[in-house]
Amino acid sequence: MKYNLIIADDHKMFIDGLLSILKDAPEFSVTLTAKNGAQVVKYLSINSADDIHLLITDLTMPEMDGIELNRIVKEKYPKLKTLVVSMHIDGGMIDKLIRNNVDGYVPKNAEKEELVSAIRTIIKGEKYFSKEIKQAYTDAMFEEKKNKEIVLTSREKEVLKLIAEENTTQEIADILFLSKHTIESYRKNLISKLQVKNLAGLTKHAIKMGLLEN
Amino acid sequence: MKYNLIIADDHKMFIDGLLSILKDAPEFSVTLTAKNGAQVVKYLSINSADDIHLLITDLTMPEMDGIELNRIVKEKYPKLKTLVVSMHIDGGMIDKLIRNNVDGYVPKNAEKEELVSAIRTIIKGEKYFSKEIKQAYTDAMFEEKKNKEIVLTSREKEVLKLIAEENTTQEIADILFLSKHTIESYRKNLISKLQVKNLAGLTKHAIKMGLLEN
DNA sequence: AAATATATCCCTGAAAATAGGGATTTTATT
DNA sequence: AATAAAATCCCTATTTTCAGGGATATATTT
Repeated sequence: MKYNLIIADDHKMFIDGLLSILKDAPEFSVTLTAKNGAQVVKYLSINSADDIHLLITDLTMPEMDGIELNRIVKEKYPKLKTLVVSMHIDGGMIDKLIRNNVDGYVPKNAEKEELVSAIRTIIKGEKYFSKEIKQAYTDAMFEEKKNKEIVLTSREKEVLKLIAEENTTQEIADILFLSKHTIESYRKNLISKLQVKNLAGLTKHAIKMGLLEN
Repeated sequence: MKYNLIIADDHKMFIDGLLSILKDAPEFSVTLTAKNGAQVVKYLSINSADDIHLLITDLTMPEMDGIELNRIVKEKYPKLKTLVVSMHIDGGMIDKLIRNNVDGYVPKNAEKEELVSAIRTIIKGEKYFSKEIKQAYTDAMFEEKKNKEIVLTSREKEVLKLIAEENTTQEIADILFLSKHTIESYRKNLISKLQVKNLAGLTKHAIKMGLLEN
């Protein structure tokens, strides 16, 4: 019995590496290598997804990243197993992946034996998460409880963005056609919600939340 | 004639990939694989560097990164060739590497043929830079001219860091045992040097310059 | 229907930041 | 020794931010 794999990673060299690692495990055959999620989705929409046993994907890719790819794949083809292999270990991302029913997650600095073992485990129908991943996940969950959950409304985010873009309260009021008192209130709320002391803290949060272009 | 290589990369899987790519090129033999620059430096200090023909290194590694590794290696063993293989293409980094006489730079998403060809070229004594790298480098040089060269003194950086850490002028004065007028002057100078409008702009620069922990 | 969240607006007073002028002393650099 | 750069300090006036109190209307959720 041969198992068919798809590999998605924008780093050719990594794919090459993976291919040669898999050469030593003859029960696996790589059906497709793709450099972003979109290519995989396209392939699966044309060909039969039932023939594929496992999708191995990176997280950071252009066009469509691993989070999105996993979400789409698991929605359209729930039986297809997915394994994330990434160098970025981020609790929040792990959480998103798990919510979307990912089957495994191995960091790129894992030994090749671990990778092959992860693939076998997942194809058997079990989940596989490296201990670094488990650690990062529980750490992140702890952090989250500690930081409660700071959720900003879309209006708040809009104002925060403009604040971080060096506009004064009056300027923001003019941009959004609101009273400057309103912006003052937002400012105040943001400072207390985000638990910062001043504009510098707000700016840092805006960056961390990816509100700014640059 | 066998050529001896050292590979430094903190991602095991990448090293594995590289090793299998190099299996097809029998004139190369990998003497050492290391997961950070410090291990390479240690090896070279104990063993004869003359036996090694090329060091292939990643840029982002714990303990000692590729920039620093290249600098040290080129200083101590000028004859030893160095090739950077990284997924981050950053004009500033390329500049630093070139200033320290790096012999080549190939992005991780290059084809394996290009990598092997780069290695051969460098061992012959020539330099090899991928076209993406050349592009990024010239782009960065253009940017630099456009952005003049904003150089901050160490004191300015120190103050900027404290500003971005949400301290008020008076608080910074107390921390550094300076008059608040002094800090006011620094603030003013920083705003004009960095061409920003307020604290938000200063904070963003502090982050971009890597002045903050977080 | 009631409770909660969101978005909007208002006021005061104090603290801090910004813009505009300066100046002096110490430390490199030529 | 002269010049330049860096680090320090001072002053005034204006603008902006921050902290502290509010209020009201409209959605949304329970």
